[in-house]
Amino acid sequence: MPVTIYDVAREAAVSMATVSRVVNGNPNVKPTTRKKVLAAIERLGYRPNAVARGLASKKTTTVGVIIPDISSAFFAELARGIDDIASMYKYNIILCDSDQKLDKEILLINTLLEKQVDGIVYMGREITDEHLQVFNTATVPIVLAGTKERSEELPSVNIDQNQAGYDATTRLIQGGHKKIAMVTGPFQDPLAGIERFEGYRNALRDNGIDFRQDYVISGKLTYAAGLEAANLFMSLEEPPTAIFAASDETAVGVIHGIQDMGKRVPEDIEVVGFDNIRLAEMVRPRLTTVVQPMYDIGAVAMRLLTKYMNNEQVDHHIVVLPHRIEERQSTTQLSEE
Amino acid sequence: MPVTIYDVAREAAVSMATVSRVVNGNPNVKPTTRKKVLAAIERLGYRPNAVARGLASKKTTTVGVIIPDISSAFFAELARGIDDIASMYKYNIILCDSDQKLDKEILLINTLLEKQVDGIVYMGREITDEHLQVFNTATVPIVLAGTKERSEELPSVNIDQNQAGYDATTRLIQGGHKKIAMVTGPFQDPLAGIERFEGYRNALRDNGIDFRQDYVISGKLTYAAGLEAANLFMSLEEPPTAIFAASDETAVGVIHGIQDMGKRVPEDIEVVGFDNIRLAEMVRPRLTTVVQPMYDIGAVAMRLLTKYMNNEQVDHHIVVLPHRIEERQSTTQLSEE
DNA sequence: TTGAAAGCGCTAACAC
DNA sequence: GTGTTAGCGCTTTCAA
Repeated sequence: MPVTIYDVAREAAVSMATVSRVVNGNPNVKPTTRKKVLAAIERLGYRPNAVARGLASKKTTTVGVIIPDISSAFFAELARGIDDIASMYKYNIILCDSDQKLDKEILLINTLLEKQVDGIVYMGREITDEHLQVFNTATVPIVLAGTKERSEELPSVNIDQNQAGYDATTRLIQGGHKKIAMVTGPFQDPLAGIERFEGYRNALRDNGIDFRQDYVISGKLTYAAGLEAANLFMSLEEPPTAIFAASDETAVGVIHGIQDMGKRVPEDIEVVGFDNIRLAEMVRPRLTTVVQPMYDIGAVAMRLLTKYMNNEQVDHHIVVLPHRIEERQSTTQLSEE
Repeated sequence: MPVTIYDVAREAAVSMATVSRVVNGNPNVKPTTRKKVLAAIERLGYRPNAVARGLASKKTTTVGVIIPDISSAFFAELARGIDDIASMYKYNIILCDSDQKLDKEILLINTLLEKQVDGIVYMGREITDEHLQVFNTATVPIVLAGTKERSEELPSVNIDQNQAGYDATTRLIQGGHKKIAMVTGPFQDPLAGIERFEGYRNALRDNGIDFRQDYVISGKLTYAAGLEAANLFMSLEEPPTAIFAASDETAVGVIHGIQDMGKRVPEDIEVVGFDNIRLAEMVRPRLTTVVQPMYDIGAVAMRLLTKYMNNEQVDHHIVVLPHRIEERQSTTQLSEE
């Protein structure tokens, strides 16, 4: 039923090979022939079959993307960066939500590999041995974006989470605070759960501030968790005067929790968030936060993948992008500068 | 290099056809044979090539999804619904950001068709004749999600945008307001720009309230636009006492704009938003808004598409999902009930 | 500059 | 139950 390359060949009175050359922009075609073929394509409404092409050429110009949750502001922004660069390099993306479930992740990787994607961008919590095992069966490159991998064998793009946690905490210490609490991710989460938390603890230690267990709450980094954390902290005998939340959504929850109790941010309590999703500007006071270049993490990861797919030289397979702190109104301005 | 079905056949001492049967769960295989084949597959680490299968079977178990912007909370939620149902039916998704650009949309549709997707879910502003033309060249089903199409020929899933705008406005009128302003989308946008606005105007008319041009601002529905709109409205000689914003993000901007001027929501001015993205609960006061079942729109669209792909009977190709108003604190409670 | 022909890895009759 | 075989629509040598 549909028009094939053979139909075009017949219509243009040339061979399939010539049609193929024209379609693929091969310069070794006489202009008149090219014109003839193009006309036939137009006349017949020919649309090349990419599946057949993929089988013959062993390239699909499609990459797989595994993402924990596309409806999260953070990952959606990463995805946007990935997609933009992919589109720039003429790749399409097979997007797979993994829900952070290990078995679903493994299944998805296998499915993507079966579909003969030319490469994979993986986003997730952590790379386990099981992941590594499946990745090893792949003959195509894989790049991690915003994902922890201890062995540092796989190419990856990230920020220095530990340092970022350290910096956020230090910022609060510079503001004169000694009673600094933190809302961190689940301790199973190597990035938002552990690394940022360790940065926090190191900053306290380096500034001679005792670590207090009751100043730390670990759990899902939701808005509700921030609300609740604020309540808990404020009901302490000696409530903190500053709170560092490991996600913006949680930080906004913290701010609202504080405000709901009649306290003020930053006058009574200062708050610092993490990520710099757009929400950070949609709260009063606007949120001071650690800027993670989300779009860039995605974009750079995809760019890196294109290099691998084209067998280009790659200098550093581990890319650490810079982070910084965006000063807004949930902290008071530092006086000394 | 990679293991093919032929290698497995040889290893298991059966024919390719038998291997194919085992892989595809065809029951016409003796259990002992099946075991033998499975063992060979395991031993060789065979992974079926979905591209070859697609070429032979003319099915790719992949659907294309065109989306204006995956980093928008609204569309990300739709995408999530689409992906969940797709995954449930064992389909993968090729996700394409269109940026609402007509030529990119057309290009993407063609690319998806070349890649032999089994169907397409399209999200966008409006279906033009040019869209229709390309869609007509497709031999696979296409379903629109949250997208306006006048002819009502194409299957689609949406809410009644006009009625929703009407309801939101009516809610404000019931609150005793006569001076009701609206921030609406660009007038080129048939959904957020025109339909909701017409609902607003009809509600005013039906309640004997004169329409005032200076109570309407049309433009991009961003947070900043809301901020700005609030400023404009408040600087009017006779400022409105209620504002209906055609998106939650804009509504939150309106709220903050009002608060920044020292006025209070809802005491001085009431605000109603649209969509019910998660942001609506992350603002003080929490936002009263028109609930669009975003996830469901995506999920139902995908479900509908599976029916078409399986040649199942479809009763209504135009699905209109219910909307409702979620009462929160940016409006005062209605007294009469 | 062009054409012929051999696959790419699999499915789906059809025959046994 | 199982095997044989002819494609699916294209790319890619290799010759001409």
